[in-house]
Amino acid sequence: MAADSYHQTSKIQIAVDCIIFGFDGAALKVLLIKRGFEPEFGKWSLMGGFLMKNETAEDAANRVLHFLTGLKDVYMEQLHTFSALNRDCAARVISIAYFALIDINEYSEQMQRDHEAKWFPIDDVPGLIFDHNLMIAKARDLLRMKVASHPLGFELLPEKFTIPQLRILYESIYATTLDKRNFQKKILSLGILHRLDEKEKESSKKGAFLYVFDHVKYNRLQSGELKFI
Amino acid sequence: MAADSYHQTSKIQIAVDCIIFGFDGAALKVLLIKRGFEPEFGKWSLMGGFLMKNETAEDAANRVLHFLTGLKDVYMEQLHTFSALNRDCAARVISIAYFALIDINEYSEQMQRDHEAKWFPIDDVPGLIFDHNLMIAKARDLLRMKVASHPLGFELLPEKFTIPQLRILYESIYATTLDKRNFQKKILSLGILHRLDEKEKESSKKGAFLYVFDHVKYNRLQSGELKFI
DNA sequence: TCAAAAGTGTTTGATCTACACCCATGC
DNA sequence: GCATGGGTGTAGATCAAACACTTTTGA
Repeated sequence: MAADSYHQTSKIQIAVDCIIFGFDGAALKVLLIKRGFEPEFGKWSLMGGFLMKNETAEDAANRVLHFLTGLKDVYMEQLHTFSALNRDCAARVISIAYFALIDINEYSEQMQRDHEAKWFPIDDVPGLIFDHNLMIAKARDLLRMKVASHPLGFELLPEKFTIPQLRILYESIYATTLDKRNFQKKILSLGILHRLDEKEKESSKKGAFLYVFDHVKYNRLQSGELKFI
Repeated sequence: MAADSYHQTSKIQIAVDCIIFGFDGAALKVLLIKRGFEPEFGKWSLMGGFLMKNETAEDAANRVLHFLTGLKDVYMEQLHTFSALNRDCAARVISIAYFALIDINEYSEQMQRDHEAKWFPIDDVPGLIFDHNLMIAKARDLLRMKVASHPLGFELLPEKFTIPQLRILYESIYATTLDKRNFQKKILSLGILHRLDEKEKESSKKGAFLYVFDHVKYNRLQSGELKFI
């Protein structure tokens, strides 16, 4: 840092934007809102907000996420900081983008109405304001990279889930199909799932066993890196 | 974003910091400077600077890097944005950190003296100002992740390099040892190196063949992801 | 002639892929 | 009793890991 610039005010504003992913059992989705103020009133947008003087960017992202979803303690990770000169047409604003993974079932209809929010399939996102489409593309890439080796997929599912649900989630994230025998074998061989004595019977007559992610076993591994796919 | 805050001035300053990696043939190193102004005068630090109104963060990072090293067109990538409330003891400053890979031979002695800069082995970095040690740790993790599947290692070597040099580089980055037969087999099987009819004879009597990275062949692969290690 | 680093192949075990049938149940 | 999705095993191919000797040449 050059000493002479230390006390200058940058006059550049700082925002955070949240890419919120959810999974409805069939497709990976992102939560978007219809923007309620100028500029770009009425257009679809990511949820965001300005960084306040007394909060970190993580705090701000959590504040925004909580405001939109009512949820706390959500899995969230910094994605990238976007600083193109004209990315926001109204002012010079840089945006620190975060991506979050939530269980779509915990996001209420009420919240959806309150904020004019809507879930869009990741492959069918409309044209968004500013560089928000770019943010989503980047978030999807990072999500793909992370779920291949970290236990994040579970964040998008209910606490109890079935192996077929998990497989369809991975298929949605990677836009591919996976062999169900090989998938089940590999996932179970990681030794981080615990099978319950309950079955989920919504999607089939036979019913599929429910599993929970076993944090204790996962932490014992301490390699941090696994191969989910 | 909340409409009412759109026109407020954040009064938070924005800086960039550069984690500059180099490789001297034996160890992975980072370039640090002795800070020439308050606060924290005389302490070791990463090179940084404030973001100017009319430049992107990438521009600023390149400006800082060019100022310190005289180099342009350097491999550089955004690492993370650090926004802890008291990370800079003098003011509220958030820092967008970048990591850069340079060929250590292109960094002149003269530049080193001009800026009171010094290369430190990655495992022997002194206590730095603010959160700069954290930045370096995070940069090393990202470097490890990236070089496993992307052709970045070459950025740290001269244009012409030998396979043993490349292997020692990977050994330094991962703090491990690699079997030279397996390494050579794997690297050459990627099909992205071109062997020259020259040998490098500094480090052995027999001499080792020089190779260059073949961008054309690499781009033809278009998978983007390889397995270097 | 010897010291120092370069170069090279094979065997073994592990992992990945492809693939098809029976099971349990609600209708 | 039949349609629907759940659950399971094996064989072949590919990939990763371990491992030791010969070559070159400057000193």
